[in-house]
This record gives sequence, structure tokens and C-alpha cells, in this order.
Amino acid sequence: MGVIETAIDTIKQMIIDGELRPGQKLPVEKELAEQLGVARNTLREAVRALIAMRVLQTRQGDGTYVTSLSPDLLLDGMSFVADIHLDAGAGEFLHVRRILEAEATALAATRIPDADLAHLGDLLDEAERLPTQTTIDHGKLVALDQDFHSLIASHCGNAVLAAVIQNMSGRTVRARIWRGMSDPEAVQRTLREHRAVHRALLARDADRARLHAALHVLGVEESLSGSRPFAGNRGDGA
Amino acid sequence: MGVIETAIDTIKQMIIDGELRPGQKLPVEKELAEQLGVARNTLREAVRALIAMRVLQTRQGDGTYVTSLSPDLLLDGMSFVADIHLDAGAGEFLHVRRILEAEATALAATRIPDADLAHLGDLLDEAERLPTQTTIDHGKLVALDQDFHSLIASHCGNAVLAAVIQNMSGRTVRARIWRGMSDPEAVQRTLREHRAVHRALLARDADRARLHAALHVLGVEESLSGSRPFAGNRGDGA
DNA sequence: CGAGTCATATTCATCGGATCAATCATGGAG
DNA sequence: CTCCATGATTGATCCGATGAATATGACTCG
Repeated sequence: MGVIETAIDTIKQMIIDGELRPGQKLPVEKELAEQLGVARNTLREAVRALIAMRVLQTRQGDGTYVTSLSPDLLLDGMSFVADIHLDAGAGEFLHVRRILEAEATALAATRIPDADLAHLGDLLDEAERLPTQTTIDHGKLVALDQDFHSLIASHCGNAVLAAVIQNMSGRTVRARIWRGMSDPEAVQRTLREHRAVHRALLARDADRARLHAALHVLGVEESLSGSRPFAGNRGDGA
Repeated sequence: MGVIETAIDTIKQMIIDGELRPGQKLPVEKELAEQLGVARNTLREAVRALIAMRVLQTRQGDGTYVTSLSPDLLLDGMSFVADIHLDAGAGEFLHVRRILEAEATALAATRIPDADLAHLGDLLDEAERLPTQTTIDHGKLVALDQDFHSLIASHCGNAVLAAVIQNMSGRTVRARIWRGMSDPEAVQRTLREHRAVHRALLARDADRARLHAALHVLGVEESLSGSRPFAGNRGDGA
């Protein structure tokens, strides 16, 4: 195994063993490099890898710190994975999202505060006020959609579950889904499904919430796979 | 944003845009560095970060290549996240695993080939033959456990789902779970649950398989949270 | 002519050092 | 005591050099 890989694993193990704790400052580059027996430049590449996976964080002029290591932070690299598989694996990601989101919505039914339920209603109101005749403001719709699902997931009582859902469909995927809804009717149907989920949550009915959430994601899956094979096949060219 | 972050995102975007495809060779370090307008060492740190997330792969003396980008490859960094949260968030990871594994097992009930069903039976036979009286071979049990669940998940027909499940509990987590089973009875119970899942799969009964899989993971959750608060609290010392 | 072998070139891996930039700590001025 | 300037600390970026692994092409031998 390469020197850098070894350095990465050593630092990882120091964290797993509790030798390095969240928020703690690491030794300065020069010192840590000597401690691990590698050159400073080599250590930097190891640290850089851990920064990329949100394990470490550096502040120039100050030092290098261990992040909070919270699941939502560490799992947010997954959205890139989802983005890469726009073409082939989008359906598989959506299927996982359907499974998780159904359960998370059911869990949220008995956990989400009234204030946030009201806020969900506001989001739906805002989405429905957007003009859907000719020019659909996809950017705004995507943002509202993301807020809607994100707010529900965040109240499922499980931070890991919420984080995985959040990252199961990255920005690119979500944007593409809404962009595919050139048909205003499809947009309306999606908003109706959101309403149904909201009503189930208002009734604090976990089973109904689960069903409507699953149905909603399933609708997206089917609209992607079956309906319009013409949508966006730009092939491989530029 | 830093120079390196920019370089990372640029390469990422090149992949998302299809400019770089799986298996394709990147320009040599010197050339790519000039193309991105950074020093070679800086580019190396960007490449190193992408290597850490399994997006790129280098072969000394040959070049740098884009990996297959398959979900199981890209998602396997998640196991480290699970390993980090041994103490606090183990239950939350297990809950997600329960949700996903129940569904994956149900899906596998109608998809797994007969040959693999037989192989599952062999794994269970082998586990039951292990002596459980005094010295429990945890390493072997962990390996068999991992093989059992992994084989089922791999036949759910969804590579993303299988990959997420696979990484939802890393090696460290799984080892700790089994190590916690100092009671031979707990081991026996776990093996009985495996048998139940296997029987449901043999009967090609998706509903039964889903229930038994969920119950199995739930049992692990409950044994971790409720039963023995004395287990392994070595605190923060060495 | 074909297969195996070896020298060479290419490429990444690692290292050490140099310079710049951001932040912090210290001490003095008001 | 507060505010600000200055130097010290630390990471960011860059450059160049050497080592190690691989591929490529030429060469030899059968």
C-alpha cells in the first residue's frame, strides 16, 4: 500500500480510536508529517483526501481540525455519486429513495411540530402560485421541492436516515427530473401528490403518509423510465 | 474557493458532462495541471481527493484513469462513516439498514437463483457447526454473517440498494455487534433468525422474507440499545 | 518470420524546500 | 481598558529533483 494510503488510514484509525475527537486540532503539518514518517507534501495529500470526505477541515493561518463528523456532513458526498449516474442508475437511486422516504415520512407524521407543518403548507401555496402556463420557473420549483422533502426528512427522528435521503438525489438529478416535466399537467400532479402527503401529516396518520410518499416517488420513477423515451437523449456528443 | 477545490470541481464536472468517461485515461499530470492552470503538486492533491472517493485511479508508470464509477465502488466510503459513529449513531445506522434490508430481502425472494439459495444454506450450516460453548470464533462468525447478508442484497436487482446496505454497517460496526454477543444464546438466536430468512427465501415468499429480515435487524438494534449498558465502556482513556 | 528479452522512455510517487497569504498572539498607544 | 500595529504561526501553493513502476519498441535467438 502506498505511503499516502497508509497515512490516510492512520489518521482514520486515530479518529475511530478516539485519539482524535470532533473539533480537535491536529498537530501542525510539519510535526504530524514527522510523526507519521512522511514528507510534508505527502501528508498534505492525505489530509486533502480526508478534507474531501469532510472528515477534516483546515483554516489557513490557524490549523487543521476534525469536523463534527455528523452523518449529514459525511454523507453529503453521495450526492455526487447520484449525479454521475444520471442516465443509467437514476432509477435505482430513486427506488432507494422511495423506500427510505416512505419510511421517513411515516416517522415524521408523529414527530414533526405543528409550526413546521404550517411551513410545509406555505411551501405548497408558494409552488401553486407560480405560473405554470408557458414559462415554468424550474429553478424555483426545484428549490421548493427540495425544501419540502428536506423538511419532512429532517423530522423523522433519525439523522442518518435524513442525511441519506437528502443525498440520494443530488441537485443535478432533481433539476433534471423537474426539467423533464415540460408538461404543466405533470407539474400539477406532482404538486397534488405533495398536498396528499401534507394532508396525511396534518392528520398525523403515519400509514397514509407512508403510502402517499411512496406513491409520489414512484410517480417520478415511472415518469422517468416509461413515459417519454424522447426526453433528453443527447447521446454522447457535445 | 481554493485553487484545489476548483480543480476538484472542474474534474468532477468534466465527468458529469461526459467529457471524461469511465475507464478513460486522463492527460498526464503536467499537461492536465497546465490545462487547469495549477501547479502539478496542486493537481496531485485534487486527484488524490478524487482517488479517495474512488472516482479516479492511478497506475504508476502508466497514467490516471476514471474508474468504472459503479455505485458499489463509489458508495463504499460510507462504511467509514458508519465506523466513526460506533457509539452515538450506531442505532440510527441500523434503523436505516433495517428499512433497506427488509425491502432488499423481499426483492431478492423472487430473484435469487436456486444455486445461491443453496449456498446460503451452506453458510448457515457452517456457522452452526462452529463451537459456541466457550470460545466463540467471532471473526469467522462475522465473515459468515457478512457473506449471508451480502449475498442476499446482491440479488435484490438494484445495485445502488445493495451497495448502500453493504456499507451501512462497516467492518468495525459488524465486529462490535458480534463481539457484544458474549452470550451463546444470543448467537443462537441470531442464527435462528438467519434460518427463518432463508426459509422464506426458499419459499419465494417476499412478505415473509421482508418480515424476518426486519425482525432480524431489529433484534440487533434492541440488543445494542437496551440490554447491556455495561458492555464496553472503556471511556476515553487508552 | 515469430517469440522472448532487454533497454529506454513515460508516468506517477515521494520528497524537500521556498514563497505567499491568512490568522493569531503580543505588546504598545491612546 | 480598548484599539491597533506588528511579528509569529500555520496552512496554501508552487517549483524542482529523484525514485519506482509500467509500457513500448528494438534486438536477439530459434
